[in-house]
Amino acid sequence: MINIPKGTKDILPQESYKWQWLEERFRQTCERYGYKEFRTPIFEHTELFQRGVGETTDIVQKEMYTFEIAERSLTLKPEGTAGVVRSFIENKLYAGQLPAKYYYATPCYRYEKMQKGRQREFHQFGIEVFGSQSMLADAEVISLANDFLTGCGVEGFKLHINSIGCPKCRAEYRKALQDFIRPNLDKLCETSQGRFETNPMRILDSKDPDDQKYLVGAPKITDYLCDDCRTAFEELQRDLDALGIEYEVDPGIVRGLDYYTKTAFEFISDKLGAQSTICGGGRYDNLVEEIGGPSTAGVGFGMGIERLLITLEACGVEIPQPDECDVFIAAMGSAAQTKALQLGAELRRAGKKAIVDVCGRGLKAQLKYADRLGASWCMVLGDDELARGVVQLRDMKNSTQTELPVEKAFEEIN
RNA sequence: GUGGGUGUCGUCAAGCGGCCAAAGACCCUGGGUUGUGGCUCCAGUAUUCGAGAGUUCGAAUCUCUCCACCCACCCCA
Repeated sequence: MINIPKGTKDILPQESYKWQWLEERFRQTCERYGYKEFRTPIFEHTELFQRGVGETTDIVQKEMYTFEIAERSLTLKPEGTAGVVRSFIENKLYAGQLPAKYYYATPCYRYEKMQKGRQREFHQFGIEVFGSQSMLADAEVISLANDFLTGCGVEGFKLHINSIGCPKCRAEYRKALQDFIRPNLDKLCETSQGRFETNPMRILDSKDPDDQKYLVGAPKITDYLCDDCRTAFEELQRDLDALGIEYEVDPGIVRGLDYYTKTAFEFISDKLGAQSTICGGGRYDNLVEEIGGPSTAGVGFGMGIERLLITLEACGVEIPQPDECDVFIAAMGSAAQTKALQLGAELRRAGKKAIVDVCGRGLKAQLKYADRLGASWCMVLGDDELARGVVQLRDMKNSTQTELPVEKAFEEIN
């Protein structure tokens, strides 16, 4: 027996309707905001992620699905933004009308240890806005995520926002933070020590309780923002207030991806266990340039579809299951079976979901099957009906049955 | 990479050294008038208890090893 690879999940037919429902809602929400769908390959040159996501990140250092083929190193996308940015540059979309607004749904791959809400292959909805430096864009991106989550029926989620500054103020903050930590550096856990030089801000969200003791009173990024970044952050908060979106300023949000600047935000759900982030995003004003395009501002988010599904379930949201069958055609005898095939095709041409027995089972079994399918009507025909050009039309809800000529039966069903 | 938990039919689950060629429920399949569902009745469906080794007269039940899955750390969606 060959099993599914660890960290992946089949989306079975009995649950795929939930995915379709979410995808449809997400598409609708995005299109109402004027966003267009972007589709990029599932793999890219490894270098794109090294540059885009950042060499110091865990993702690049140990989680990528990288493979060599024809002497090129390729990597399955670990997140959605880099590919869109690459294509945006490659197709010179920056030369078109700005801001450019895109959305996507994509699988992502990260070699991680499995956990609730964490898989090696997972799926993200995401959006990106290119070409706006204004916080209005950030507010819109957050608002879109908020609308979508609320519209799906998600409850009890929280929005955390932070500003991690631009390279200018971040450098200053970084220095202040290192100065603060340095006296106790040897007391911190190994990973935190390792991050001291590469990414000291990540030390702040260390889960090690001992570490946290030494981090009390650590300088906050928000106190080190330059004028530009500070007013921007205030502006964002005003916009969110105006939109009636509740949020909490959380200086702890750092984001694991290197490319973020200024705004960083997370939508947190308390229903997910340890993996509480359902949606994470922010601004990345230097990413496009970093990857080789003209300096272009960007904001966006990524949202975990599996996590969203878990949350929805926990919120008791019932995703409507589409009807499987309008009419079931039960037939006995080979002549009637052939006729059933024809009737089925005709009904489908008229837009009905018509299902015909394809097992040649007994009548009882066919009706049982029809019942399970939730058919509202059942057409029964055997040699007798065939000879007379009629059909037994059974109303499955009321258990009533009448004999009608075929055309009359069709009218009745409509 | 590091902890903790679990592993009996398709699913949920009883059993915790002999009466277990493994209860029960659900699902599934077939049947109860040669042609009628949802209710009901009957029948069928694990030579086997994640795998292997050991202890024992005797193991699903005890021991060991391995494997798989889950949860948590880490990280993130």
